Amino acid sequence: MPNKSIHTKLTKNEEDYLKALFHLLSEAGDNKVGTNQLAEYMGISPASVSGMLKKMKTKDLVASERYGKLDLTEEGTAIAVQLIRKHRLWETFLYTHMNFTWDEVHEVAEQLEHIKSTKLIAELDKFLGHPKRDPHGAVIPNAEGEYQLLPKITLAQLEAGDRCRLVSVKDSSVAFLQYVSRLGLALSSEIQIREIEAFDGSVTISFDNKEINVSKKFVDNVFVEKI
Amino acid sequence: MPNKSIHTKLTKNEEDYLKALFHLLSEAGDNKVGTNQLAEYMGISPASVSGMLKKMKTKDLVASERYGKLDLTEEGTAIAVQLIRKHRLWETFLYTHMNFTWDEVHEVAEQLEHIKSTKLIAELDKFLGHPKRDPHGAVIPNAEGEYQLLPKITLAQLEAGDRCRLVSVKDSSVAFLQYVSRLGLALSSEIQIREIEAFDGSVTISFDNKEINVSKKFVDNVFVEKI
DNA sequence: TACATAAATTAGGCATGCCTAACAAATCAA
DNA sequence: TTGATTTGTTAGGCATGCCTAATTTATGTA
Repeated sequence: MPNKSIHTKLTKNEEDYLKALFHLLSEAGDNKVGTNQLAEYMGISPASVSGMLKKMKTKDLVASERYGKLDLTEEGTAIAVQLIRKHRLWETFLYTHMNFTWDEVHEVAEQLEHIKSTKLIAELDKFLGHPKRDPHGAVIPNAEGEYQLLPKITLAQLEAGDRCRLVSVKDSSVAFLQYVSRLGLALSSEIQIREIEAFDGSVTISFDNKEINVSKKFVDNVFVEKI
Repeated sequence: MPNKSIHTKLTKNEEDYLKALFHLLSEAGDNKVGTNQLAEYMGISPASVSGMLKKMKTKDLVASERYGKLDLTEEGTAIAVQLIRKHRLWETFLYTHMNFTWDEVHEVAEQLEHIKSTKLIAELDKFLGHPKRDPHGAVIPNAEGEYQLLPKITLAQLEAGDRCRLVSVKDSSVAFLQYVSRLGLALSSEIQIREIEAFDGSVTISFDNKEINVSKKFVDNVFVEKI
């Protein structure tokens, strides 16, 4: 008999570690993800991370050798993906049925994702019509943990004259999301690149008959698909 | 300026104490509610309760003198009522939109009630159409913490020949709720008292053209209104 | 190669909230 | 009124998960 899933036995904190580590690993590619990095991302001290990871290794959620690069086990990855599924389904619910705005959903979804009920998530998914994307455009993994990787093209990678559609954002901080909203941009917005400033990488874009200039940092954080 | 609400600063455990104490105080009337009783109800040791209550007294949530009867402060009561509101709104949501059954809602609502978001509760309430009763027939307090006390008449207080409607249940344990469902009873079921057995207090009731005999313990746990 | 720096771990503490065991206060009954 | 029983509190421990400080290992550079 295969291992009975231990999904329901994890603490909120253990779940947060899995999510954080999964996120860093996704972004890092083949680069090393280390204790300090994880600590910084979670806003806690490296020593705390060391201690917690030690415990999680004995639970077979995290894999790494002493002083080596961090990694998730298959089990750890699977749980992390389910947490992301839950998070994004809740975000969708808050956005589509609870009148939450783009930038409000994250904080509450962060709490809701820790609710333990397989049935609830299955029903929520059904209720929402099995959505494929959350309000930020991020792909929602299915119940089996399968999900499609987005081609990661940012606004920064386009050239003057290119046209594209906004599909998601890299940074989900409230400050960034509110800025995006204030500009008048939303998911599926059609954008055209007008001009790229060689000096500082800032870009002039146009959409909805407006034309504005945005920073290098901004265009690095917006994922698009060319049209 | 009145005290800024500390609702959002409480831990899950503190909230559970408030709920438990509120529940016992409601049932006790003027009788003393003590440490042992609270401990038993929460399934923990009296010593743990002593320790926790000590802390909660300093936070002005609980009032009582050393070795005296327990009570909630106004603040503590207000928070407890809001927790009950949240619990019952979530139960309603699970029942009406997530296909949960009568006996499944409690456990998950127990988790959901600890989610911190004033906006979410306001929106949920609106989404559900400002329901007055939860799936067990219990009254849902409004956002101001006001709620109507049910006249507490149980099946046991009726006499042979009386007719009534089921409005709620006292005990929300899964075992009891499943038993009620299995009998074919639900909220608003019309029941007539056929016969009361003097020997053991068991009662023969009829509803939906069925006639069954139920125990004293059963009729003590079912709230009804006469019709 | 050897030292300086950066990264990771261990050691020792603290807060929360649980436990058992020991003790103190209150209550009931003879 | 005093002794026995019940109820409540304190004392001392444990697990979780955080912290800072000290130490160990790894790495990069002269």
